[in-house]
Amino acid sequence: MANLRYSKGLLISDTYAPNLKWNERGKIYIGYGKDYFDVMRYFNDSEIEVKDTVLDLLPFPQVKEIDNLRDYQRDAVEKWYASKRGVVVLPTGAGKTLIGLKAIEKCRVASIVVVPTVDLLYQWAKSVEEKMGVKPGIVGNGENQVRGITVITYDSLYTKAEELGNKFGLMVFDEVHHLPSEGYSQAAMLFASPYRLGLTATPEREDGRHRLLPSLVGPVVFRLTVDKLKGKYVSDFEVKRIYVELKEDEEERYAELRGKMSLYLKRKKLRLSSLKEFKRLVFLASREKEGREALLAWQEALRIAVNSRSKIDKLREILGQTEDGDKVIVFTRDTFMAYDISKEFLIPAVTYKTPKEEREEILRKFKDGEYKVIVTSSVLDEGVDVPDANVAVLMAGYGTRRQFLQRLGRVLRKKEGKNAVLIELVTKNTSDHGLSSRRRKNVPV
DNA sequence: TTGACTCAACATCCTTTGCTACAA
DNA sequence: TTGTAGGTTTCCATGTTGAGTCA
Repeated sequence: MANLRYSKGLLISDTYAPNLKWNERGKIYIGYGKDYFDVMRYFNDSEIEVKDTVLDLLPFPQVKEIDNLRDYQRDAVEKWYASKRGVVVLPTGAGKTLIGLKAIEKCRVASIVVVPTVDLLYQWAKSVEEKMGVKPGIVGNGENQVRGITVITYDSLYTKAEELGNKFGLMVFDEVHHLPSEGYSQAAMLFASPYRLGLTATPEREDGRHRLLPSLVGPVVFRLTVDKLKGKYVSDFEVKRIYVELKEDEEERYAELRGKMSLYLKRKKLRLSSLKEFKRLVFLASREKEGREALLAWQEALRIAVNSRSKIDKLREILGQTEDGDKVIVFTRDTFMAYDISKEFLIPAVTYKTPKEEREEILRKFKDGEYKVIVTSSVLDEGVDVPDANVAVLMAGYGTRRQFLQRLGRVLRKKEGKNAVLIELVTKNTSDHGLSSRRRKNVPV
């Protein structure tokens, strides 16, 4: 007979199982909470009788049944339910929340929903209340009520892991691509919850840590791309790319800065052919003056490329051609550009510096149609409830697929009559071109 | 309760077209 | 001649957020 128990994020066993390590001092086997599922499966498969006191679940409340799922949502839930572990990948606006709620309802076990922002904390809480008819617990943003269904932020998950780690049978990770980062993944490892569901539009990460997802949550069990939903469930859309050229003075400065950087790289025999080599440059920048200057030159050159004044001219043209009823969101890469555009065109800007109340007011007026155009840096990319728009103008951005798809998602909510359009402005013969092709790589649009 | 502030954590950061020494 | 490896780190800057602290 094996004895398996839980203490402060760890599994403790007197009998061997894979994933558990022998601890000489305590004369016991120890593992992470997350391995509970595999350890139990091993004991069951090996027909080892086990006294299991790991989970101490909170009672699950009486909930309303969730119906009105779209066919692909039902399909996603079924695929996940077969193993009760795994990641569902769906584009922004395709209704991931409903899939999470349906999973909770089907499992009928105490559940914890993990979200990256306070905005999402309350959005989820509202959905649970409306669709399931129960008030969920909320942990985060200064609140701390734990219930049979609880919504929590990733940051609070970390501090509460030892206390709550064996209270929930199911964990739902919203925007699960955040989970593999160093701190958050530690928190997830301390939880013993055997059932796990991850929701995201883009699981892949620039740092490659998405490789941890199968062990933290499970494999991708369902994936649907935007083009499959186009027209029926999300707006019909088109992506336009408009190329511009640097102004003469910008071109001169750009060449000067790139030259300065190249010279240094040549001297150091660096080629910047990979992220690793780029990190090497960052390292050198912390050690020697020339390195720092080279990196600063690279940064300034990039800023010139992505923020060329030609793009402002083009934006003027685009805004001049919009029709009645169009709603436009202009996306930039940095706050300078957002504020420059705001001043130039007299349109409201939303950045991380915008106070919460002011941000809410701008978004409300945009929703009501009082504002037709707003400009934003990257605050509205994720985790914020942004009113629908039908035109997105990408002045500049990162070279990541994720940001591109998130921004596209901002114009995809189905609206009658209006087709959506995403216009990307790209500066020719500069690193902006490279960023643009990188972010569109493997994007089915 | 709120507001202002600080701090820590997370994310991005690259693609060339070009080197150079050495082993097979 | 042709092909391939070559040296490998806690962080230049900026953007963004949640939590904690203190008045």
